[in-house]
Amino acid sequence: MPKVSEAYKEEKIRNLVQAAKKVFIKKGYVQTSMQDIMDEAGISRGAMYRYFNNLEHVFLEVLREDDQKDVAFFEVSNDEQIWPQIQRWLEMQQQVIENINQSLLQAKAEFFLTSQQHKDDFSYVSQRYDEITEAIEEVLMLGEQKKEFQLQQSPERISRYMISFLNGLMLDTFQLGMKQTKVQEQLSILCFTLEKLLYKE
Amino acid sequence: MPKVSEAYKEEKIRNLVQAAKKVFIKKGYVQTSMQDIMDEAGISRGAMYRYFNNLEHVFLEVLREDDQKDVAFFEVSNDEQIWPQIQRWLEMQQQVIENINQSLLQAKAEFFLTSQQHKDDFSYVSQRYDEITEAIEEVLMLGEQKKEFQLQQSPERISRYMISFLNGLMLDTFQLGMKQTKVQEQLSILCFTLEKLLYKE
DNA sequence: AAATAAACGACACTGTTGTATATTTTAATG
DNA sequence: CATTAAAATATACAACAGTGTCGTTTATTT
Repeated sequence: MPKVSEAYKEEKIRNLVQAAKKVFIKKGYVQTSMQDIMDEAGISRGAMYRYFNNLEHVFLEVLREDDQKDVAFFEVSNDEQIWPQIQRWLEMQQQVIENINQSLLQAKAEFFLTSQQHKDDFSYVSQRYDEITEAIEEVLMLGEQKKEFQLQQSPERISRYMISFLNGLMLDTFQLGMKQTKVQEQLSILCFTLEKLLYKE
Repeated sequence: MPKVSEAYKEEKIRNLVQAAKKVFIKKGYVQTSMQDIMDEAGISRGAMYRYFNNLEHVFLEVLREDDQKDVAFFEVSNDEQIWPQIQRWLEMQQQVIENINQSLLQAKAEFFLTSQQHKDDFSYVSQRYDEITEAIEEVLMLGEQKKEFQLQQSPERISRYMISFLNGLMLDTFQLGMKQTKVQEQLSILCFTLEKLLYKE
C-alpha cells in the first residue's frame, strides 16, 4: 500500500473503472452515486477520491474504456461483396440491441441528455456521430466504386438514415423490450429499404 | 359555511401546470426541483404541496396536459388520397423536430429513462407506443383498401419502422442540432423508402 | 525505525424534500 | 358590514442523501 509502482496505480484505476462500469450498466447515470461505486469496488471514500475528482470524471473514464473496444467498428474486406458484409453488420447490431440491458446505453443517454454542462463534452457525441457517419459512408462509396451499388441517394444521407433508425430502435427497445419493438422484423425492414436505396432495379 | 369556488382551484392548478411545463421544457426533468417550479409560478412551498404531492406528480400532470393537444394526432380524410396526407403529416413532423428545444422531449426522455420506478408508469410509454403504432397502421390499411397502396411489408412493421426512425431522428437532433442531422434530408429519405414500402412498381 | 504514500472514515456543507405551524384571504352569515 | 370559520398561502423546520475534504491510521520499503 505504500510506495508503489506505476503499474499498480494503473491496475487499481482499471479495477475501479470496471466496478464503476458495472454499476452504471445496472443503474444508469442519474441514479448512481459515488457511494454505489465505492461499495461495488469495496473501497473507501478517501481512496476513491484519490483517483477521481467526481462522478462525471469516473463516467468519462468508463466511456473512454468502453469506446476502445469498438474502434475497429466496421472493418470491410475488399475481397468480398460489400452487401453481405453490411448484412452481417446488421446482424451484429441485432445482437447489440438484444443485449441492450447489459450495455451503457441508458447511462450514456442519461448523461448526455441531462446536463447542459455536458454540452461542453458535446464534442464527444458530435464527434462520435460524425465518425460513425463517415465510416458507413465510406463503405457505401466503396460499394459504388466496385459497381456493386447504384446509390439512389447520397451516401451521407443514407448513412445518417441508418444511424437515426438504429438509434431509435435501440432506445425504443430499451424502453419497451424486444417483444414490443420486434427487433428482428424491424431490422429486416431496414434491410429491405436499404436494398432499395443501394440498388437500381 | 366553507369558502372558495371549484373553478378557482382548477384554474390555479392549470396555472401551476403551465409554469411547471415551462420549467421542464427549459431544464428537463432531472435538473428540475420543486423550488424551480414554485419560483416560476411565484408561489410558496406550502401552496405548491397543497396541490401536488411531489415532482413526479407534477410531471405526470404536465404530461397529461401535453398529451391532450395531440389526441387527434393523425386524422385522415377519406375524400383525399392517403399518400399526400401522409406527406403532409411528415412535414408536420419536420416542424416538430425543428422546434424540439421548445418541447418536452428532453424531460420525457429523462423521466422515462432515469428511474426504475417509472417502469410502473411504464404502461404509459408502452400504451402510447401502441396507440401511435395502431393509428399509423390503420392509415396504411386504409390506403391498401382503397387500392392506393400495395404494402410490401405488414402495416404493423411499416408503422413501427416509421416510429423508430422518427424517434431516432428526434433524439439525434436534440443532441446535435439540426445542422448536423439535416432533418429535412432525412425526412426525404424516409419518404423515399416509404414509397418503396407502399407501392409496387 | 524513519520515511512515505495509500487507504480510511469522520466531518462539515449543500441542496432538496415533505411537513407542521402560523398567517392571511375568502365568502357565507347574522 | 362586521364576524367567522374554513381554505389558501407563507414560513420555518427537521431529515436526508450526497459531496468533497482532511487529519489519522496502516503497511511497506529503505
